[in-house]
Amino acid sequence: MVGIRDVAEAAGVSVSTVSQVVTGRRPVAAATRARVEAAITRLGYRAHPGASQLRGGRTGTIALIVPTLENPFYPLVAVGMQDVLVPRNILLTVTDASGMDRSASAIHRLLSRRVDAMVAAPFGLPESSLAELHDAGIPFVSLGKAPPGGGDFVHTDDVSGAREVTTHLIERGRRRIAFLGGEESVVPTQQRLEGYQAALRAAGLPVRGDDVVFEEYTREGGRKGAATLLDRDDRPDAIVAANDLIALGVLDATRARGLRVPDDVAVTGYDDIEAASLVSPPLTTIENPAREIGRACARLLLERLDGMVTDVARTVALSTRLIVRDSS
Amino acid sequence: MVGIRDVAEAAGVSVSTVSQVVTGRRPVAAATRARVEAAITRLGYRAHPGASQLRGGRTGTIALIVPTLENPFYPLVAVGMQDVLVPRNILLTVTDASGMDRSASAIHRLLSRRVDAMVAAPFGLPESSLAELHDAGIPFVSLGKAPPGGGDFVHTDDVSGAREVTTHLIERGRRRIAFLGGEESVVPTQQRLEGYQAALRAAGLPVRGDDVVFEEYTREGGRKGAATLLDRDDRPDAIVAANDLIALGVLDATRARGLRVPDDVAVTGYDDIEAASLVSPPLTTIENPAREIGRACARLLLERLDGMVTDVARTVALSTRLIVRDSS
DNA sequence: CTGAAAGCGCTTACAG
DNA sequence: CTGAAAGCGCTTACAG
Repeated sequence: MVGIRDVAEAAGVSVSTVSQVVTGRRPVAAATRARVEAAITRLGYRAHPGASQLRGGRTGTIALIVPTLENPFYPLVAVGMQDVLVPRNILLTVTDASGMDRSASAIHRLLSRRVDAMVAAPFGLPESSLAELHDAGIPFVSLGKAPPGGGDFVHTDDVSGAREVTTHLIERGRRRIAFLGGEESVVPTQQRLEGYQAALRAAGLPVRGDDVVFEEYTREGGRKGAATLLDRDDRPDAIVAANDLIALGVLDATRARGLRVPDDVAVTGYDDIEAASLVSPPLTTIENPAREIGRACARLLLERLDGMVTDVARTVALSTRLIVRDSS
Repeated sequence: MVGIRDVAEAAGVSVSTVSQVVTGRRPVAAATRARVEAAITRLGYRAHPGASQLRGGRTGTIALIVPTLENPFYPLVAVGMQDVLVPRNILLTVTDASGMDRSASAIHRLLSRRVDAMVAAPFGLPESSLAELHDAGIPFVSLGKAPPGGGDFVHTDDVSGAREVTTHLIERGRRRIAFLGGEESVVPTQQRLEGYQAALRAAGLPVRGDDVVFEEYTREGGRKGAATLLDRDDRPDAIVAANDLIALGVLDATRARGLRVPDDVAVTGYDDIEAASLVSPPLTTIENPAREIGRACARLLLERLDGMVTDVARTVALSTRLIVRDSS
């Protein structure tokens, strides 16, 4: 293993000087720098991250915690973060919290590893984890939900997205529009519900409690919720699903019942995952810019790490886009 | 920041003893251990990973490099690795190599970070990177392709999978079966091609060079390849696509030409990504156990890190499964 | 612009 | 079974 001392010797300078060249934290004469750099290349020197960390403080690692990697939305968030982090030579570690007993333990684990900053979708996180996160004092960006104690926060405007897709259904002549959400406790669900209701009200349509059903954010949840909505005497003529996976489940249910989409019932999704355009009929949905979301998260974090921002909590709201396909 | 010294003081022991309790590398009297553990809990002590690393050697981080995270196969590999690594408190860092100029730089970057071990799909990797990897002397598992210099290797039996799906088409009465691959240079392509040819030969069918086309492993690649195959006078009555994304592109092409699937042409995929069951008609394909693959990779790595295995290169071949749907 | 020296928080021989 | 001390490979005041 070649260390900083070997480089210093080879270049005929002190270890301090080598360190300055490597970190760039102090000006070094051009000639000296050149000699040091030559030695580094020749010897194949790489700084030992543990040692730098011990003195310098940072690990150069940022963590992302997602509810699941099986929803293709989240890998894309990771890709967006990498877009920003790789040029800065910061490592990204992604944790699928569903694999852990709960994401609380993921946070604890990551904090023990001294990650420099963290992004997490804090759905269902216990207070104690949020507190632990806060005590750690590292930059944190919340994904999709305003952090309880305040703090940086990236989301898409779910209210407006859901309003847009619901309004689209109204314009197409639908009058009895149901809402099929994922977990009710989760903020995006609440916001999408709010947008849906706002659109109904704006059109002078009644907002009926029994037209709103909550299940899980999965295809199976969509099947179950659709069963509730479709097996009634007065079934709705449209279903606004709170994400694409749910909408896919709704399509399964319509197929099983011999209902035609959109003739008998229109169906819309949310996110625009790849499957949305593949299913039959292709799904009308709201594009949720996952990769952009990832980029925004990483940028917020870096600005804090660089000390360019302090105190003020910032919110980045990314806009969505209605994508009309054949299901509506 | 509470350090090992604070714990030692609080428990009335030496720092060595605290270290032994934390690492478990030396027996400690039960009573002493209890006092130390109490102090650790009370003070909220966490070992500093940089310091441990500096002395102990390992970073507790394992890297996975994938060609892309947009193919849902790869996030699942990551999830499988986490299944094994999380209980061992090892961090996984996932790199999407498409975001980097090339995966060569990803390897260099990760090696500089002193990851303990690495998994990579070495498609298109330059010799120099493989050499760098070898020089680093860390455990390495190759994904889907035998590493040129020999070494651990996890894959599914692509030859047998492709033979199985091709045989299935023959049994359904197809006689003129084309193969549409991704990049020709890549080993899975070659193996799937081999399986396809073996099935034809076994059935006494001719193996025709012009029935084999190579494009990219994307939906767009499938569209282009299908155009080549379908716009001929004597078009095939079935297309074996080398992965599901390609098959989805083939379906696009059939739709654009008004061809019925499977009546006019049967189409099969490979991998069984979620979209395969969603597209219309649902795709006959070969299930590729991504999560199991991830688990196998992590296990191989851990066995090396634990020193349970030395020298011998090991190969794990996971079996595939034919899934018959409506496209064939 | 550069160097000598202290020290970051641990682990690990070494000694008892 | 436990402790005192050296040292891992860096960075950073401090001094010149």
